[in-house]
Amino acid sequence: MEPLALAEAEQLVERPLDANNGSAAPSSPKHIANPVVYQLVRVEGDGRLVPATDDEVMEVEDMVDDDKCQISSVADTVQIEGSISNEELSHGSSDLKDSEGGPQSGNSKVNSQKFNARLEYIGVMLEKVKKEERLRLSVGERRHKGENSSQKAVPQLSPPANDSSTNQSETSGKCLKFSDRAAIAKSSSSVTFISSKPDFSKIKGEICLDNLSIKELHETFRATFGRETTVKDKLWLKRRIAMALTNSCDVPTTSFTIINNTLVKNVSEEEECGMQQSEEAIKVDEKINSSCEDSPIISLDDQHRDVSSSGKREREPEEHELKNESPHTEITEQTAAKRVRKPTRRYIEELSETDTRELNGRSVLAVKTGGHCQSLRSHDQPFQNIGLDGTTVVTREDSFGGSGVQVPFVSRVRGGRRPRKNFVSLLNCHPSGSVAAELITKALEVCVSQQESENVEIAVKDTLPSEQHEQLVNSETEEMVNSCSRQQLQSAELKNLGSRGNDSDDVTMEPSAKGAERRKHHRAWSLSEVTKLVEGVSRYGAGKWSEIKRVAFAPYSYRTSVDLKDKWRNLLRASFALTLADKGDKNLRKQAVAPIPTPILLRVRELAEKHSQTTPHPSISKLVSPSARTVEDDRSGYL
DNA sequence: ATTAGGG
DNA sequence: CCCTAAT
Repeated sequence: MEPLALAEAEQLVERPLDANNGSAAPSSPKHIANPVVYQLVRVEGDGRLVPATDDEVMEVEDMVDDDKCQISSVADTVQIEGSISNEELSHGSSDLKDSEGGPQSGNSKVNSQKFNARLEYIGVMLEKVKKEERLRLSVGERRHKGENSSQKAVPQLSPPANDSSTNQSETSGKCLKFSDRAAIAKSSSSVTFISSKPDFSKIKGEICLDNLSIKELHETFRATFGRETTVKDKLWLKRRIAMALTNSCDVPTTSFTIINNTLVKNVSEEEECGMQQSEEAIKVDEKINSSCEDSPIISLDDQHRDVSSSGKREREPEEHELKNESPHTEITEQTAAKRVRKPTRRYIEELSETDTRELNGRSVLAVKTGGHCQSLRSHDQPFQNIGLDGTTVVTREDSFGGSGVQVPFVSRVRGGRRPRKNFVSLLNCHPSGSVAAELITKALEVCVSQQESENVEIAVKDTLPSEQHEQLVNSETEEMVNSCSRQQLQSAELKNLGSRGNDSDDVTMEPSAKGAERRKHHRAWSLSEVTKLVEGVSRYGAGKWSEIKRVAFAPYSYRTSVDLKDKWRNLLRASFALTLADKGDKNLRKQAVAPIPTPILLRVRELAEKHSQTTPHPSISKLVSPSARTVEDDRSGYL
C-alpha cells in the first residue's frame, strides 16, 4: 500500500544532476524507465481521500523544478519523472539529509520527505497509483464491481517508510495538524464530485481557446473533462484543454487554436499528431467515459471505501489496457502521454477580476469573443450535480479561490510561484519538526496579528490629532506592538524610522511572515509622505525617483522608488480626475478616508504640466480614463 | 540598479 | 502593489 506520498521514492529515478545544468536541452525531459504515476489526494478530516483540486495540482506543479523533474498532470493525477530537485527542496537545510544519510538511500528519500512536507503544506499528498488502477477508478468500475475494487492504500497518514524510527511522534503530530487543516478545507464545502461527463460534442470543430474568456474556458473545460474547475488561470485552462483535445501534452504556451482535435500552431505545422490519431484518442476517451456513467473522478463513496478497506491491493487490475500504451509511459489517455513543461507564468490576476465581475451579476464581456469560435457558448446549460444513483453529489471545488472558507496558508492569489520560496524558508526554519503543522500555525497567527494590528492602528487614528497620528500611521503597527507611547509621537517616529531602517522587514514581513511571504503589507500613504513626494518631484523632477527616495524617503524603507513612481502616477490621475470632475464632489464618494487635499492635487498637476513641457509626455488620457481604481487606492490611505 | 508601463 | 521590459 505504500500509502504515503513518496514512500516509494526509490522509484523516482534519481537523475544525476548534470554539471551543465540548465542550458543544455531544457525542453527535452529525460525519460526514465519507470515513471511513477501518482494521484494527488487530500485527506479529509474523516480520513477520506479526495482528489486534489486543480489549484492544488498547480501548487505541486509549481513546486517541481522543471529541470530536475518532469511533472505532468491532468486533473488530479500527476506523473513524476526524475527526482525532485534536491536544491529545490532542501535549499540549504541539511537536517533531513544528514539524518537519512544512508549511502544508497540518499537523496531520493530525503527529497521525498521534503516533498512530502511541502505537499502537506498545500494540503495534498501523493498517492502512488497504478495506471490500471487509476483507470479503473476513473471509469468508476468499482462502483459496479464493489469490493472487488482495488485497495488503494489509504494514507492514513502513516509515517513515511523512511522515517520509521526517529520521527514517529513528530510525524503523528504533523499528521494531526494536517488532518485539522484538511478538515478546515472540508468545512469550506470544497470537495465534491461531479457526475457529469465529458461532452465532446461540444468541443469539436475549430476552437480558439485564445479567444475564450475564463468563463468560456470553464465551460470548455467542463465539456472536456466532465467536471468543473475553479482554476482561473487562463493559460492553465487552455493548456489543459488543449492537451486533452489533442491528446498530447506537447502543448505550447502560446497558441491554442484547435481544429479537429489538432492543435494548430502558428507555424502551421501539422505535426505528428494527425487528426486521425487525435480522433482515435477521443474515441477512447468516450469509450472510457461511457463504460461507466461516472465521471473520471473518484466518487466520494468509492474513495471512502478505499480508505476503509485497508489492506494492500492484491489482485491485478483487469485489462483495461490501452492500446497506445507506451513502454516508457504509464499513462492513460487522460493523463496524456508526453511530458509537458508547465507554463512558467501564471496569470491569475485577471481571473479574480472576472470573478468579481461575475459575482456582481454583470459578466459583461463574457461572450465578447463573438462568433469566431463557434461552439461552447450555446452550451451554457447549468449542469446537475446528481449522481448516477440519483444521489446528489457534491461539486468538486477547491477551497481556495472560491467564496468558501479561506484556507490560511497557500496564498496563490497573486504571484504564482511564491509558494516555492515560502516552502524553502519554512523548511529551513523547521527542518526537523512537523513543518506542515508549523506552517499552518504560523499562517493563522499571521492572519490574527494582521487583523489585530489593523484594529490597533485604527484606534490610534481616532485618538490622535492628524499630524501626529499620521506619524504613527507611518510607523505602523509594528511599533504599536513594541508598546510605542503616544506621548512621544515625534520621537516615536524617529525611533520607528530608525528601527525600520535596520530591520529591512518590519510589519511587512510580519512575525511569522515566513509562512506566506505575504505581499508587502499595504502601506497607506500618509499625507506627509505625499507631500514629501510632491516636493521631491518639484525639486528633482518626476522620474528621479531614486533620488527622491534617497533624500525624502530615506527613513521609509518600505517605500521603494517604484512605490514613489506608482504613487506619483496615482497622484497624477487623481489630479486630473479632480479637474475633469469638477472638484465639488468630494463628498459624493463615500470614502472611508479623506481624499488627497485639493491643493496638493493642484500642485501635482502643475508639476505634471511643467514636466510634460520638458519631457515628451505620453498620454494623459491613459492616465485618467482607464481606472479610477488606482485613484481609489490612493486616497484610501491617510486620514 | 533604475525606470516606465501595464496589470 | 506586482511584474516586465527596457535601459
